[in-house]
Amino acid sequence: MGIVERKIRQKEEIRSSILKAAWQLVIEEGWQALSIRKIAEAIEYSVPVIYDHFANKEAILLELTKQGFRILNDELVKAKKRSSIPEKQIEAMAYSYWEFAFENKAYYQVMYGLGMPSCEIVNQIPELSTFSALILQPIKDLIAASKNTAADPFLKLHTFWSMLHGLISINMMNNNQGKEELNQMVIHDFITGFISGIKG
Amino acid sequence: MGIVERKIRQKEEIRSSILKAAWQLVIEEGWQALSIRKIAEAIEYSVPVIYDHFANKEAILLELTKQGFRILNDELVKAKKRSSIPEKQIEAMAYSYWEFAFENKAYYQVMYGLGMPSCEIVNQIPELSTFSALILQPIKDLIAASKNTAADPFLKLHTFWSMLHGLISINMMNNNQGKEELNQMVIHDFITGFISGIKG
DNA sequence: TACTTTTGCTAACGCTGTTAGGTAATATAG
DNA sequence: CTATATTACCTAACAGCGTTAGCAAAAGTA
Repeated sequence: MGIVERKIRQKEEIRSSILKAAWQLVIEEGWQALSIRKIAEAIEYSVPVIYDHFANKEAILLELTKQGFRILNDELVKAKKRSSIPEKQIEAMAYSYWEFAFENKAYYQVMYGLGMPSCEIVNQIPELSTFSALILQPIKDLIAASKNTAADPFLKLHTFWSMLHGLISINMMNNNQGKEELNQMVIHDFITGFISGIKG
Repeated sequence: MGIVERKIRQKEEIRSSILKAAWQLVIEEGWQALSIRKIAEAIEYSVPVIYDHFANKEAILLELTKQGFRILNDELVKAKKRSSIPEKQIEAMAYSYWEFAFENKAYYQVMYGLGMPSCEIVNQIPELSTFSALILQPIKDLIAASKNTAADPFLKLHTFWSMLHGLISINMMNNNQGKEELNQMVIHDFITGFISGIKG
């Protein structure tokens, strides 16, 4: 009697249709706009059915996040295979990671919870340019005194700020508890690397 | 007749009390839990009053974001003043930025929209450790072949991932349009810096 | 055929951002 | 000092959200 098998199969089908619909909505309107009711309408079931398959909305997002990491992982594996030289592998994986992020923006944003109130909020903050200038000057000075005086200070500023932000946000995600000495090393590693990168 | 002045002053007072209450709530419960109704209750006014001072909820968050950047800016200015040597300035500002982020977590999270569904979501993703191992191996290889064989591969992995994430998220925030060549330079800059940082 | 389990629904609870419309207090003009 | 205009403020609602209780119908089992 394949009845239970069929039932399991049907349940599985609903589950995957929920994920599919959710993903469609995320792509179309961003994960901010994702709602249980919209998913229910898309799969042509009533709302409570969704709760037979997922504990809550977060569980759905979590599943999409996992999907994203699996895809990313596959990409990285592919990239790594292209060479057996460690530095080439690292390089290829970095590019691959980068490409994944921009070719699968929706995934990356779900994975890291990016894109809050509105991403363009940044452009409404004049204070931002103020402190850009603040960091820009010493970078220019450093470039002027370096071996490569043709280096682009704006690029360096952008890199500086971005990397620092990355270090902080990953640390905040992991809710770093009692890892003070690790943090000290991380940021020290970053600063010395950045400065020596300019000096050439 | 200082009547209009008094009225302006009173309006200003309500406005700042809104921001104050909002900030209090953000600190206590995180910006996810911030709601117009809670603010209204806190300032002991009805809900629509808030809309006399701010166009919408986002405008309130934006104001808090601006506050955050102003405070951060002041910190950076202070840090910069401690030296006149460019690299010392950059170093001091990096540390200052880092400290600001962790001493003012709430601000930093509002500023960059951090902390989505739940920050601990990351710990529920086994896929994460899979691809950690993926990147870890070539890093270990590279360290083994470098001048500093005592370097911590986990630290390097952490740094690698964090920086890359920072570059990507800042780029996504700025909604990078037609800046392909800039992106190419940014990531190239990062990779070469990272690898040469390990090689020593 | 009678009973049990599964399946799916309606309707509600308590939130959310936002706004329409009305009332009461205040300020201005005659 | 009264009448008018303005401002300040509130109640109540709309439309949406995540989540769940409780019930009806269908499907499977005996």
